Amino acid sequence: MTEIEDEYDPDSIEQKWREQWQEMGVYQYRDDEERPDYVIDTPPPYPTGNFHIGNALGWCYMDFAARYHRLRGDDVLFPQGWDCHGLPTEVKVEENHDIHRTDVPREEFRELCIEHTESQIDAMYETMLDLGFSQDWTHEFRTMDPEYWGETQRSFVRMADDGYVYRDDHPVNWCPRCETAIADAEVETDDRTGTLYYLTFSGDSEDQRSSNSRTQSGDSDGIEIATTRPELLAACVGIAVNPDDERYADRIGETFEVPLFGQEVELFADEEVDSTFGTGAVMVCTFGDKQDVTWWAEHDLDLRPVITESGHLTERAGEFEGLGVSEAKEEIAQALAAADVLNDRESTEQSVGICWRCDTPIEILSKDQWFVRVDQAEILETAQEIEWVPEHMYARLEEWAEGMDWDWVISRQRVFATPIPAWFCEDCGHVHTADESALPIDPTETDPDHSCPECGSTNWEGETDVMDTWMDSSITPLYVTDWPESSFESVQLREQGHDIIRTWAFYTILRTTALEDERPWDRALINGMVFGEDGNKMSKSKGNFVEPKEVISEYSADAFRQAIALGGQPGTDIQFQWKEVTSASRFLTKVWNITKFASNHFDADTPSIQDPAYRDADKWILIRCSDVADQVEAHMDAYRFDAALRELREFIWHDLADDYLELLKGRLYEGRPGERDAARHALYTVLSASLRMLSPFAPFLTEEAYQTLPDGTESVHTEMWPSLQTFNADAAQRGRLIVNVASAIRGWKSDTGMALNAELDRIELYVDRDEEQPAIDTYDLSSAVNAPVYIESGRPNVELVPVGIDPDHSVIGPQFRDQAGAVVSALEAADPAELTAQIETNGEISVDVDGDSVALDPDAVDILDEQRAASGEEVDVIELDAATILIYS
RNA sequence: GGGUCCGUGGUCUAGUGGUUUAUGACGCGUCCCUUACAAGGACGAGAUCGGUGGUUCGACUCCGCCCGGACCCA
Repeated sequence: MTEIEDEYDPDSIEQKWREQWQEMGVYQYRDDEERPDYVIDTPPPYPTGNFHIGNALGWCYMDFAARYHRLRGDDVLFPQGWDCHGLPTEVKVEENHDIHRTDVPREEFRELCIEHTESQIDAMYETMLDLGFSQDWTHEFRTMDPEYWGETQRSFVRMADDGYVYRDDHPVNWCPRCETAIADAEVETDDRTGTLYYLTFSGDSEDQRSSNSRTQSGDSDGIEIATTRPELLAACVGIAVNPDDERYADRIGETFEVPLFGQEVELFADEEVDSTFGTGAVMVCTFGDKQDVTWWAEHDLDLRPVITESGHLTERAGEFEGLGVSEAKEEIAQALAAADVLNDRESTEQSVGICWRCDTPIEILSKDQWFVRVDQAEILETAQEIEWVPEHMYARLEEWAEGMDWDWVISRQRVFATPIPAWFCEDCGHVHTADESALPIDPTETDPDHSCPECGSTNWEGETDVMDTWMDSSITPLYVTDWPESSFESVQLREQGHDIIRTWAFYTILRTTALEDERPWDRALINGMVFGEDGNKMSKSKGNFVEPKEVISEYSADAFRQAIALGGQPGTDIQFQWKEVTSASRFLTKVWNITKFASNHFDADTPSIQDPAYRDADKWILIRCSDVADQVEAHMDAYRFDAALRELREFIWHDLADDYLELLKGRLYEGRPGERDAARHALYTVLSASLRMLSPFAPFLTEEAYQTLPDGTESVHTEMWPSLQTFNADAAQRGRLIVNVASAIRGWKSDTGMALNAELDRIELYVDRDEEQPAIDTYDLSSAVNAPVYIESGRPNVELVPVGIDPDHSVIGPQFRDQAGAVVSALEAADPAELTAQIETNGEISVDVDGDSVALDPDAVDILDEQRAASGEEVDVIELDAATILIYS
């Protein structure tokens, strides 16, 4: 129990606890056999040095879940990793040191990358602590550390042994700028306007059919094709048309000569050809796009690669050798025009595959690469075992998986990544993958400790290709659970954005299925994106960019976290709103003031008060708090953080502060010791419970507040979820009545311009209650409204004039079905006074509907009364559901 | 072109197993310094729940179509 500050100062308090929690180790995973595990497969972010608001959304969700599960008594492992490998770091290092990666030895270059990565991690780590995230930093991992990439290699070796990993010469997506293969998932499409060139391939003279050949652009025997990529003419190996295209029906099998380059190509039919595009005849190259690869394989065409790894034309392009793709496009077009075979050019909308890292248009090259076999059925079967939150996110994964037509190419021609643990025998060509016992190993530095099993040679050449970084990050659930020492069981939660379902989620499911035949996680919680206040993607140029740090320094991390939680339900995109931060900040102040008020009335013995003589108001707030705990628990279990926090705010602000505290003041300030004690104990119980329930959302404020309570433990974050004593329902109803009456009188005073503590002569409460039940407790009420309160039974001494009715559709609708409308009309047309009289004399209502007399139960209608004071009385009347209040002032 | 999600007061958001005075926040207006809090309290104005058909006794909620937006894919 500490002295409480007058004002809540988030800057100093958040800083203080940030450090203290680390020293106390409150977030450490205990590896306790007695408690259920709650393990989070935390995303290892790429160390960009900037932990942005989009990251923060996902981490807030994880932190809410982690903190909630600690309160529930789970042994929570919330680790943090870093996905270090990758091209951007290589590029940054090259820039910073003004070198090219080939200027220095591989090992030295790797060291520079590691050094750079570490500084980036530090910056992001600081923001994570600022935001109050509760990772267990003793479980931090970095994919660039040998103990991690050694496991990546182990997974590779095991998958190679099981036939999942193989090496093949197969067309792959290739980024000519990064000069590496990339996977389908790393290719994005960009819609742009390109040029469509119409050009004529001349016919082969031997195949001339002079009489019936149609005229195509002045060349009687040629064929006109349309292409956006004339630079690939040298790679042309065929021409395709749709089999139903009558223009070409009789020409299938004819051969043509490719202009400028002279190779002969044959016209074939394939249903995939869109006959409405261009001339309906399309040239097939090795390779212009994925469709070309399909045709090339299906129609057994030649391979004429013409693009180099750096995106230049090869010697096959003759005089155009060495030109870059875009230069070649223009120069070849000019040459075609000069040769009089370029008939036309027009602009066209096209979708271009681009590298997701650098936006460079990709090429498709055929190279020896390492692949991971993609078994769609197996992956989807596993994915279906996972609970997707929200559910529809599964559809994204399914659609992606079903659309995959190539295996996953995992080799990259880069440096800063996990080495592929393989060697080639220089004498016989045997490919050897490492033994597990040798891992981690860099094959460019170390050879196998044995000779070639095929030929006995010791001339090994280490593989210089490295792995796709998704090979690293797709084993995170395995790594954080100490695979392979511990047998793998699915972890409890994966949290990630929907933008990386096709990558991180997909690959992780693939890998744990392949390696352990197990789903990686029980549940996948998918977050949306964060937009700026104007509803657009945040971008510095649009001026709608907000950084977590900015919000923290202007308000607080606790306010930021709440704004994120309330931005929308998990899975939807969140629009960042400063006003949510403002209102969250006010709520923090409110909670602080409640705590400040309460702690003035607590002493060291408050928590241990025995058998407190609770009054109805106490029982009401305790029951209410217990209900709230149940509801918040249900929301948290369903990962509805928005609903959980809303529920808590309503309760703390309105029930606890506005209603309960106001009712309590009389007893706290002027009550006798026993009366005071009950009030203090109930208040203590409810406040303590509230702070604990709120702690996942506002960890700093709740910690500071919790420390001011008597009997506090080391931290609110090591406490348990509240479990409160309950009382019978009637006590709750009596309490609620008091609350409602007090609130109504407060409103009435305000309406009549009175001070809220104005004294009143007398309050009479007419309550319809069973004589057997305990009487209404007016003690707190009386002091709260500052008037003597009398409970009366029977009819108040006022005239009740029926003025209207309120038909209950939920009763009338199902009962009368298609007559319901007529019944309601009849009721509304009737005189309310007459209906009241019927109820009093007959116990039922009878109305005339289409000439028939219809009987209704009194439940079907509410009679609305208006009170009119008996003449001469100075009285105001307030009608509540459960009571009528007469105010004498 | 395919898939998914979404369209609720000025703004953002909740909601319904079908019948509600449709939630809350911010903003706006009026009143109030009442011994935790004016960074507060009381109250009020402001929404025909994107449009249109249908199913139904009844649709903001279910179904169809249309319009608009977002994301993923081709």
